[in-house]
Amino acid sequence: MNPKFLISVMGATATGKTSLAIDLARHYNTEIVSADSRQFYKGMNIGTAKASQEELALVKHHFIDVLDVDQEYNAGKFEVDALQVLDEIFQKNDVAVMVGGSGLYINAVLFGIDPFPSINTESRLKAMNFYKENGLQALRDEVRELDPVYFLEVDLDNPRRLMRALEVCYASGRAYSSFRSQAPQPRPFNTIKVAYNWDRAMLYERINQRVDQMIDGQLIAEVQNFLPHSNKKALDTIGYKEIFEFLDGKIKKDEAIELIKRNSRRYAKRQQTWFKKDEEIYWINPLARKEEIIDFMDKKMKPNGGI
RNA sequence: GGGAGUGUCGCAUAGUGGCUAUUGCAGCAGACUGUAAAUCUGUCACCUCACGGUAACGGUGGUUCGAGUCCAUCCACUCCCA
Repeated sequence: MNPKFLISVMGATATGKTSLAIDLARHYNTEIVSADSRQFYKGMNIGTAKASQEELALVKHHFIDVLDVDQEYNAGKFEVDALQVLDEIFQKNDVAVMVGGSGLYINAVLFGIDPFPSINTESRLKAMNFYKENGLQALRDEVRELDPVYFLEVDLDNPRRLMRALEVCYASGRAYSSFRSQAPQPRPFNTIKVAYNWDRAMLYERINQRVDQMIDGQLIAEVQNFLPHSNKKALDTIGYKEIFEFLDGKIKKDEAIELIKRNSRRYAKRQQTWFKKDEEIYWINPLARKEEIIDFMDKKMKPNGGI
């Protein structure tokens, strides 16, 4: 049996991932696994810069439009689901393409994420209410009490992390840290990671332009459809939350647009921080031709791995 | 020509004469194993890896033990009256 390769197209928002992934998938006559935590959702199209209907028709995409906005999902489920899909793709093809900018979700597929117990609503609410009623310091104390090990590692300023630990403790009756091994899981495929290395200023310019295009492309109408769901987690998303504010009359349209640009830039910055750490990523020139990139891939997939 | 006002780190802003000059934005750097487009942190005059040091509130003088803050004057800009 031939070795299997997963080409993972990563990088910040607006770097051109979608188009590159499609070209690669077409060339290898394979399918795409999307690792984008917002493109899972039906109807979130313009604001997430989802591939167009025409593009989606060119290549089979997985994990696009698979959830309604009131459905919850997480990186752990994604690991399981994505591995299964990859397994199916590798039954008929030696190459698969994954594309996305959600670092945690990508890592879940590539390295695995430790199995945690599922959290019942009660435990989640208990953790949330504990923070709401007692404040940050008490939240820290509670974590120190229930999981002294994690207390030493966790970001004590980040209520989200603290609440997460607590809900696991509450739901399982065990320390959150006892579930963490952080050991990379073996995968039945090789991974080639690539990302475009845009100059920061140029990337920001692309982001600004793309936001303007989204507005022209009826983003506001799209967001309007979700008004009844504005409190859902899926809609706590750049491009949506700002438009909700505008539709609520809290800010002007121009302000909303500027905020979307600003928040997208910040988001891109965070993504870059995340991906910068990954020393296995091949950073490719944004001006490189697709044929050159495919050449590069072919070499990497040869038995000697491009040596 | 007369009168009024403003001038604080890229932009915007705070600053009863008293010690380390606010805060926001932009920028930069970072954390992050189930909300991740989320959440959180640092930095942001100059020198230094750091401890720390040196400056600085348009310019210059002055009052004062002490001035971003008071006074004088000059410069720049804004507004009003001519």
